[in-house]
Amino acid sequence: MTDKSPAAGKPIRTAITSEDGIDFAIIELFFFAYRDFTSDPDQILADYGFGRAHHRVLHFVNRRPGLTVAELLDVLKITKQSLARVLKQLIDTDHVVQLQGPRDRRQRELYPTAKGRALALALARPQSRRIRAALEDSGAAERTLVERFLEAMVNPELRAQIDVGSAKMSGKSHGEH
Amino acid sequence: MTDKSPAAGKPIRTAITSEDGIDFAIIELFFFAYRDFTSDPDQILADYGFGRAHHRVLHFVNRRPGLTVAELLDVLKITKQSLARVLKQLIDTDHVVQLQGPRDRRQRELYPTAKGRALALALARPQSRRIRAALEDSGAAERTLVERFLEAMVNPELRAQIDVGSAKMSGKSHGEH
DNA sequence: GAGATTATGTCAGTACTATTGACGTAATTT
DNA sequence: AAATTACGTCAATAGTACTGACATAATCTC
Repeated sequence: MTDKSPAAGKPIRTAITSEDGIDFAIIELFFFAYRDFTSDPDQILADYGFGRAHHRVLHFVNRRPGLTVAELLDVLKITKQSLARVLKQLIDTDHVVQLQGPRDRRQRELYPTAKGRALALALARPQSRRIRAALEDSGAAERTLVERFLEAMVNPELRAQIDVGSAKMSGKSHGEH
Repeated sequence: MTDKSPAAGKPIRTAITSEDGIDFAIIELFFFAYRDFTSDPDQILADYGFGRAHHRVLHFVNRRPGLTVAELLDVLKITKQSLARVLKQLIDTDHVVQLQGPRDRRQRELYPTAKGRALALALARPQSRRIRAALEDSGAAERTLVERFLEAMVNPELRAQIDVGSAKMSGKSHGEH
């Protein structure tokens, strides 16, 4: 078991380096940072029997109250079937409510309840604390730089989803009624 | 179905804001950035019938040739059982080989083969390209700042895992220490 | 050398998140 | 009337993860 199989390749004993122009340092840091970034809310979610999927839904329903199921699918980049169970659980536990769309009654607009808003905040709190701590070491200018870097990491054609920056989710309000 | 259940809470129609001191902007950017960051290699992995777990194993075996199974488990923060299938597949497909540990013959040192090295590079290439593009917009100083920010996002007690790699990595990035 | 510990491997069962495909219903559009 | 859209649901499957239990071989300890 330990030894190589008949036609196995020879072991390479030297570590991969940046020689090929690959930025392994940041690739790896990104992995570690995200791993720990998500571990905070994971702890809380476990108490509710929820997972990361619930968190994402809850987050966006709070960020964009009134978004439709289709819009949510588009933001999360998952399928309807994947969303179904998660959304149903959030509705059953009274974290999210559905309202019939005003102009198109086929649509279901999703809104957080007070309970859902509170949970979203509780989940975001440790993440925000971690971010603040990470930014604190450096100057205030870094905040803007980090924001810009992260935004530049997103596929250009998908940046529209991020109404970010102003923290005012104005772009999505369905005009006047 | 559309209407609220008997005792359902009222919908909150206002978007959650940073009023509570929560940094939703970066929280959300981090989610989007990581989603797209991992989507590049996912495409390639699909051709091999591999998933993200294979990528992570392959990455660290290439970064730290000769690490043991236990060390790998510690870095990935997963269980032995989760690693088993993934590692076996990588060995069966001749991307990774195991060698008996020289000082402790119970240990299995993991090394990439030429094939495994090539795949690791192929997977890292689009990610590195994305990072370079994201950094290019700004000054050269940003690279260090982004590195520092991401490192600060990692749990302090786990930062030792990173330094191993980045020490070998950077020709000049960690000037001050 | 006997016994405990360690490193690894494996089996069984389960959970969560995700997928594709198919079908149904109600509402809107053409 | 027919097609399309928005949503819901069912069935089947996959990938990744978990806990717990058990086996084996090697090393360490007494």
